[in-house]
Amino acid sequence: MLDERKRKILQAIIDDYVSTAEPIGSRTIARKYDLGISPATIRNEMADLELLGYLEQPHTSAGRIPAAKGYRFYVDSLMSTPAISENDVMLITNWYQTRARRIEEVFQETAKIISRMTRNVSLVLAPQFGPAVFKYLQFMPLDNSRVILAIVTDTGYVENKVLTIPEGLVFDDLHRIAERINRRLSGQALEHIRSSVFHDIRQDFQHDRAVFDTLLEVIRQSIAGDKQERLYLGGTAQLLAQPEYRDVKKVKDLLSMLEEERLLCDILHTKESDGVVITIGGENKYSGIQDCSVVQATYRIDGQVVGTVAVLGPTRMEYGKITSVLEFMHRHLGDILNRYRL
Amino acid sequence: MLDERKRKILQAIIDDYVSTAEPIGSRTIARKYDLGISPATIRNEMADLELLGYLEQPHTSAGRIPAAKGYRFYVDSLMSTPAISENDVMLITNWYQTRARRIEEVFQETAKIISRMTRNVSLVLAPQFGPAVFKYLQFMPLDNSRVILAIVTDTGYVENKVLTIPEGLVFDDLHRIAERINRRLSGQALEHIRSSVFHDIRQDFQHDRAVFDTLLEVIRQSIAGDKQERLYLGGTAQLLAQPEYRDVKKVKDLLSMLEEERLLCDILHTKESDGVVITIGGENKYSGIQDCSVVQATYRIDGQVVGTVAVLGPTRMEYGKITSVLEFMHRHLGDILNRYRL
DNA sequence: ATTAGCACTCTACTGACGCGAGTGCTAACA
DNA sequence: TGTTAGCACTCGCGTCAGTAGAGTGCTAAT
Repeated sequence: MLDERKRKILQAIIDDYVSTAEPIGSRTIARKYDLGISPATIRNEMADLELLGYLEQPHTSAGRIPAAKGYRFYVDSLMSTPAISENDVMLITNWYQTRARRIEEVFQETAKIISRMTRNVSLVLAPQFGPAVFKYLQFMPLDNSRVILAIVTDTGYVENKVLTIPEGLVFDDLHRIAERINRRLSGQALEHIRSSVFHDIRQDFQHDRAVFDTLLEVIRQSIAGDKQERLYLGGTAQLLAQPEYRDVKKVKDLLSMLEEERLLCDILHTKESDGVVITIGGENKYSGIQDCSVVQATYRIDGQVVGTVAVLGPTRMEYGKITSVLEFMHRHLGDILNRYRL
Repeated sequence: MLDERKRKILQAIIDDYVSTAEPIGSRTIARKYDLGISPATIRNEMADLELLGYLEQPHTSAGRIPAAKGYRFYVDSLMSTPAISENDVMLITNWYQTRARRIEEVFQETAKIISRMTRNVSLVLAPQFGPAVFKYLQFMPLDNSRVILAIVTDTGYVENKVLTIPEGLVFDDLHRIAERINRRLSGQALEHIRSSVFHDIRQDFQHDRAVFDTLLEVIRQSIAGDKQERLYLGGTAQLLAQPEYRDVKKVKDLLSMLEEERLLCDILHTKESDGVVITIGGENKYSGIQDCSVVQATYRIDGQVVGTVAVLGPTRMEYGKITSVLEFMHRHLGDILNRYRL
């Protein structure tokens, strides 16, 4: 464990480096931070800290910068995460009110807000409807040849699709078919509706097999479609402001990665837990972001964990501030979403 | 008007510059392109072309690069736009089939495909439902306290929202209310449904005013929401591969702009026309993209123009290829979307 | 244990220099 | 008169050496 003085020095280095992105030397610390010790002493301590793995040196005659282990210690033991200010809360509330009308806009706006407040790329994983329960499907007339198929789950989510009425059937036939399917499937969890169930029902449809099969395909697709959650990205341009991305190649690599929705979802999923989780540099499993850190938190609707909010950026980031912001979102996003009646 | 030889030289310069991004000199042209004239002659011609504004010189001892006027002449008179190859069509069809399940995914995939084929940023403006006609609204039961309100238009688009059943009403009451509203509004164009109409209907609801007002607000929002079209972006990372964006500051500016959905919509809207439209460099009104070109085309569903596909990139772009791709999308995107039954 | 002093190291910046690519001009040529 | 060869000139770019500055580690004094 580090003694008080080493902690103070480490904290000073990290705080300074986070804001300036420059390696920091003993003299600077002595000058800026009033620790009551001379640069020489600080040098000795810094040498120790480097030996212990908390700091590293870009080259011999440069100052020190925090190593991954240093950041880790910082977030675990040194960092303070004050709740965000009244003022910020007001701002946020205001943004939501003026910008977000539809549910997707709430997610999009959330991503924007987070990226704006943290000056980093933000990721918002919108609810996946995995645990949803099938309630019923219903046909709604559209015109002579077409109907709308709506699938309703207990969460109030409606998937809809326009279908052409098959040859030889009228609207009422579809209505009856729907009733039969509903009787069988109502109350089933979407994820449990599998081929076997369909197979059973299919027996009931000696004639109209073709219709049934079309329907079935649509339903299956709808279910599959819902499971695939949506990812909202915010503030990719913020990346460019960071000095670690002065090199265009790095930017390109990261940006390409950010376009891989699947991958990002995976990354966020591997670390689900209740509070704010911070993954620093090499702690990330995916090699493309080993010089990045991820701060993430889940949020709930009605007690159910439904999604994740996260911030992605270089390891040099304001962990305290970011944690505060995500802590807030973790607590309130559910309520905000509820107001939009998901 | 330019004589044959000048045209050939201009074409050679543009073709070469587009692929190499390097200023091109007289020697190189003489070597690479078999025009049967010596570098000295080419030099003279190039000097003329520069005087006429078709070319410019980054500095005295560099080769020439095309000026905006040069590109303009190129796209108007020199460029060939062969239809895209059988092979590409196959690839595209395949991509759609494997990747796109829901309608939004079709747009997203379209953006990706365009950016992949053109190696530039793509923009896809999804249908706005301005000209849609209100068909009916319908309540669907969800649980004891909540219902789903679905609003159906003649295009088969369904907007849905979960509502809490107001105190003192039961599902059947809502049903009756819906019927009354439908009788009045059915067949009206969404954009014509204005406060005045609502006002009329409101007379019918001596009691239940509160319910009616809530409903009304939801409907109004739904209508407003639909009008605001969605923009899909593809291949922002492609930008970074272009040598003109070797400078991070430029990337940042452009990327920030790409996050302004509104702005992009406006830019695309100002140049709507039936075929492929090309806007080069300074021809763009918005100052942020004056060193960029935009190639855009509208697409139709059932003969109605419903959206725009576009490519945005540095003025140095493969206008021919890009035009071919957008020409294809302009023709077929409507059909593809139709297959998904929008 | 702390600190002042000092030699040492390494980077970033600067200016000089030469190379190469390309031009414009002139004069010769068909 | 249009085309071409030759040539002097210009300019950007990469290389190289030299310098300034920041920071370190070590040693000796406090």
